[in-house]
Amino acid sequence: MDYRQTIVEEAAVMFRTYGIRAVTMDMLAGHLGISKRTIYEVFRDKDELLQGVLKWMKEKQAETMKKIFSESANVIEAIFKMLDMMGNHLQNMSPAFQMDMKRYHNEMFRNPDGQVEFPYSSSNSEIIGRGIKEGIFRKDIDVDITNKCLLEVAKMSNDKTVFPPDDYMSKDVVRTFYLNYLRGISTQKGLELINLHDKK
Amino acid sequence: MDYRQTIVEEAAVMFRTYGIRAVTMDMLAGHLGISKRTIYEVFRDKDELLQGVLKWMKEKQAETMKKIFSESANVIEAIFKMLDMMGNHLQNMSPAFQMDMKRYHNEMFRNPDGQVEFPYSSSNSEIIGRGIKEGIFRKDIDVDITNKCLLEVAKMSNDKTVFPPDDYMSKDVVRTFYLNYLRGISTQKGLELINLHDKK
DNA sequence: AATGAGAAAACTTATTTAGTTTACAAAGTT
DNA sequence: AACTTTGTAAACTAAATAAGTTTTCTCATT
Repeated sequence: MDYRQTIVEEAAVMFRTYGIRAVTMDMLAGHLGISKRTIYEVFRDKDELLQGVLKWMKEKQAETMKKIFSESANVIEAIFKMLDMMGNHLQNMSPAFQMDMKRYHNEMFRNPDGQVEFPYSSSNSEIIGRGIKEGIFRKDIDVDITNKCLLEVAKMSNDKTVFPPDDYMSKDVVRTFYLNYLRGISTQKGLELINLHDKK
Repeated sequence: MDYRQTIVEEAAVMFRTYGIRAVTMDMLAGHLGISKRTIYEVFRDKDELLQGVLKWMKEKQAETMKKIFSESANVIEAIFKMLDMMGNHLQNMSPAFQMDMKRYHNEMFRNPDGQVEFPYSSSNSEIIGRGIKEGIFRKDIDVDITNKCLLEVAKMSNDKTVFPPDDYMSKDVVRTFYLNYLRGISTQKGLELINLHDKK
């Protein structure tokens, strides 16, 4: 039987709720009702398990994003749904998880293999393209540069929220930051949509 | 200078956000900008610090309770405010904190000295008394027994939320449990008030 | 019967962290 | 100016904790 997926999913939940260091391999095994040995059969060590967990989280997020993106009437709606999701996500993520990521696993994110990526950082160019087509973003913006900028905003938000430097940046700050940047590249129609959604 | 209070308050915040074990004495000292030595000047060991923190939390809670109680138009309003407060409190409390409490400091709560008590468990009899006076709770209930029952409900809620046995009892469940018990001891007027507040 | 997959638990070893000790610096006091 | 106090900084020790390993046992499948 292939335990890999089961292990990853339970580990993901536990890491996110308790933090990484707080979850011992014995604990995880206990929760899964399997032996520790079996975990080590599938993952070389805890770091490899963590990588698996992060990769899976990223994939799941990407899926959700795609779903939101396809189910939304316009880009602005999609973005607000996205921000909501991110907010929930961050709220349910233990600060301990974030701290542990920062303390012990920063290297992973600087990893030259680039196996692990920042969540929420992909598919920005899609969003811009669609926004322009819908007449929500200005036609005269440089898609390439704007893409890079949005990536930076997202990355920075991640740095500050997933790895808070201790002066925690609340999700509201992130939200406002992101929204104001969006306003800057929007047409009149876009601005109206943003205002409409922002009220709720 | 007396650092005691400063230390307790910072420790309280850190314990609640990261969990107890995750917060090392070095970390705490670093956050406070003081030396670890100074902490040990005031507290014999980490356990004593934790006791100080819990005691302080309890006192702060008791104060807030008193304030809510005195500022409310009727008992039902007070209880709803109380439940709200408890909800927020639990939401901002790291599961790691709860886990650590359970794993390492259960003894404290069984402590014969009784220095540390369950939070939220006092002043129930006051509530009942006032409720009867206001015609919200039935006159025919046995104040003593009801008091014991409400204490049990509160204690159980604490057991399950502050020390979740892993099948986590959500604050909604606790809320519903508590409210339904209240309904059982309420007059018609009380029921109406409960329904009124519950809608929001 | 033989193989293999995993449980259970004891074990080793590395790391972490509580708690101590030392050396030192600034500030106030005599 | 010497002395005392109060605290910092950092190195240290010793205990505990948790990662990872090994062994033994069991049960299911071929």
